Amino acid sequence: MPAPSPALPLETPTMQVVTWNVNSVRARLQRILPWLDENRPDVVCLQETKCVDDVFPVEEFEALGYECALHGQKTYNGVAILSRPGVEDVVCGVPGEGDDAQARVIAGTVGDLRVLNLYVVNGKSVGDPKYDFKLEWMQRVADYIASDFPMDQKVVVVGDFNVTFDDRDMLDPEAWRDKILCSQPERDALAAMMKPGLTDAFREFEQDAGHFTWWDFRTRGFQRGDGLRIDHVLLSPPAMAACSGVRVDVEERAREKPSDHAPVIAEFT
DNA sequence: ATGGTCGCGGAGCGA
Repeated sequence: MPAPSPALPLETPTMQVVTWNVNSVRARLQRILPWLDENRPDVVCLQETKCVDDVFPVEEFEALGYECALHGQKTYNGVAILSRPGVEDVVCGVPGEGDDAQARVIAGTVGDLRVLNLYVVNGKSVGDPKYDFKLEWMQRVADYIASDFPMDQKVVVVGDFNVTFDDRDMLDPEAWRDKILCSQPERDALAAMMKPGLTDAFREFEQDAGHFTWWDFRTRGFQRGDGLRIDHVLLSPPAMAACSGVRVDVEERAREKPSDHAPVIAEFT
């Protein structure tokens, strides 16, 4: 009897979860579709889709095998979860908020992952009324996470948090000291969201400074290597245990007509 | 302290 051919290493089934602030899903469609075709992630959390659900390009994503859970809004905001094979138990917004609330939150279950996709308020500048709204908004989401996302399950909270963790998340810490996206109250609000037991997954794998997810168009930040790490993957203990890596696709940000944010990819075993 | 560039929508706002 011939020797059996050497066994190929068993492909460990993996699952990729992406968070990407696309800065208009319709303006970015010819960037997003090829990227999905190439990277084939299982779950894609989009922020700043900037359109109502009726005009979201659902057919284009379905053609790639994705099911779309949408929470859109005209002109500003808008979030979505694209998933293969599908997403269940979708919850739009923060339960209890008014119908006039900005569309910044959507949750859904894919496989054994409970996913919460956030587009956190920007806040404009420290002391601006929008800044106070940002801190209040983050506290409401912190309460939502504490009450509705059991940390003994695989909870994945992703999105554009519009908050850095520390000096490593920027090129020039002194330029950003106590500024918007970097102030201590914002970081305290981020910590409050994580308090039930979420971990900044990126930092479990990479401790060095200089890894960014957003670069300002206005100052041509990308060309100068000047960005911030404000898009995050926050994981409960069981999700963290299953996570094998987190990376930022900086190459996508370097292409033609990019979003100002790069996709962040988390891989799970 | 301000501006710079995008996207939306068709002027100025938000980021």
